[in-house]
Amino acid sequence: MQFDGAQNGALPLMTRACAPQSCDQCGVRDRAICADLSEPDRDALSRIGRRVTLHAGQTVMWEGDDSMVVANVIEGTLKLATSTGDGREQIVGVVYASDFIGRPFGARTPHSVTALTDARLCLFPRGRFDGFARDHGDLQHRLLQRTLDDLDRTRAWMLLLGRKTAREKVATFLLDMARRLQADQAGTIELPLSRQQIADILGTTIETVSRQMSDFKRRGIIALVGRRGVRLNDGAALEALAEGV
Amino acid sequence: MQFDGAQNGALPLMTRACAPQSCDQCGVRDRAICADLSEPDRDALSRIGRRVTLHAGQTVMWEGDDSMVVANVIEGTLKLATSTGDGREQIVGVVYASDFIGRPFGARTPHSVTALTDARLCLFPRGRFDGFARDHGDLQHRLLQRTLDDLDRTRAWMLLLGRKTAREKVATFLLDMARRLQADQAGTIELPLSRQQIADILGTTIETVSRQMSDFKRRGIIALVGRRGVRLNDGAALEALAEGV
DNA sequence: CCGGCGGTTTGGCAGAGGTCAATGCATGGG
DNA sequence: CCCATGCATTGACCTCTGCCAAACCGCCGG
Repeated sequence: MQFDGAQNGALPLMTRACAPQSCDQCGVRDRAICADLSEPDRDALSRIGRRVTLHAGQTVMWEGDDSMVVANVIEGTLKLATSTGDGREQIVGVVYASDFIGRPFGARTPHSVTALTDARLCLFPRGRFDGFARDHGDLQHRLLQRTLDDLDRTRAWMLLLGRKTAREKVATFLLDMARRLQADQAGTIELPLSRQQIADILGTTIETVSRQMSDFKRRGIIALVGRRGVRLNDGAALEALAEGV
Repeated sequence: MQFDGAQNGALPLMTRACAPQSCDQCGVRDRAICADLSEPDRDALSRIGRRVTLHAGQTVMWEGDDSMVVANVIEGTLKLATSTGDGREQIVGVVYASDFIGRPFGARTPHSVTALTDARLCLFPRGRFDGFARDHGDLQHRLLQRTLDDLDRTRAWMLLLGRKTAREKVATFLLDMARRLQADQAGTIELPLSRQQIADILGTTIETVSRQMSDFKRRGIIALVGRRGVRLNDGAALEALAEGV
């Protein structure tokens, strides 16, 4: 229901395929995997891909689908998720601007990819991207680096899912978001996730997330502003809670 | 305590550095990442590394250590694990013959690596391995493939950790092991893991694992033979339980 | 062959957290 | 500007599973 946009999710590929823009004014050109390609190589890669805009809630790829496309995230936040047969969902990753999404060199997309905010992608047909990557060792190296980092992060998250208490989970989550997101002048961060999605990341329920946050608020460790705003008043206390006091 | 061997674990590098053997009789030569190197390239890589034997319980790398070595697993089974500050452990991966371990292209080892059975490794100093990999696109490609597969598997496991019940976890685990391990003529598999380690994989406790297995046994779905043997009598029933009935 | 050790199983119990349900309250559309 | 919708919060309850403790029993060494 919060993913109504997914109804017509098959369409994002056509949503808005802009005329191939040059990479010159691309906001992630020096952080994405294409960052250290030579000028002509980057142009070549650019011609393979196209820019696409997504609205919050739209799904770009579904779990188990043939892997048809891969992409760089130019702007926005997206979630990677898998589900059990009976609909329980686990978010297995959250990606931000300059991250890479999709499954290169493989037949199947192992998880769905859904926009949490409006987003812009630089989308490549997988086959052509694979071919390009094979011919460009530096691109492949960059991709390897990124995949190794993802794997490290994912494994660290397994410790949270398997061994941490609800309190530790929520505290860890808040610290993680604070690290990634830029706080405004009042020190408030705007979570790109609903309570349900936070629960889906932490392997718990919406009520438990809410209760823990209310508890932190009661203790003065955080302040909740509006539905998605959070201000961390006492980072050290949160760190302590994240480690199990 | 089950990892007594880890006490002198700093030594495995010296444990038994055999004279550089040729790769000719290597049992994993056509499955490891070096599989599709040319003859001279493989020889060159071989000269960088050395064969090392490990005893069950010995730890090769510790979480947070400088990443000094990487290795191919020639024989045996090892676990990758992380822990919280207060000692709760989560196993984040189990590796088998032909798998690759260690953290190339990165300064820190993100998790410990410990032998579950006696094992043999083909060990490389990380710096020299990194250099070699950079110069050999096919090796790097193979490593990328493997890392992408690992990431897919790891993310699938997150669903288990975050969203599955104890029953589903144990059933899933047994099916997973049955898929990987070769059953003997009686249809029995020998788990390379203690109950504690199984619990550390599933994010639960030894008692819960034991109770679930006893329950499966009572229902005739599996048979327990000795301490680590399991025979799957009714795979379909297990599949059903793994999916939440 | 026997005894002891260490892993495993089983039991009892308590509590963290899931489930169901009702209320509260941002937020956006009219 | 105000109301309606849907997310978030809070409460009550109950169950799953963690924790503590005791009994059990493979397996190895003597």
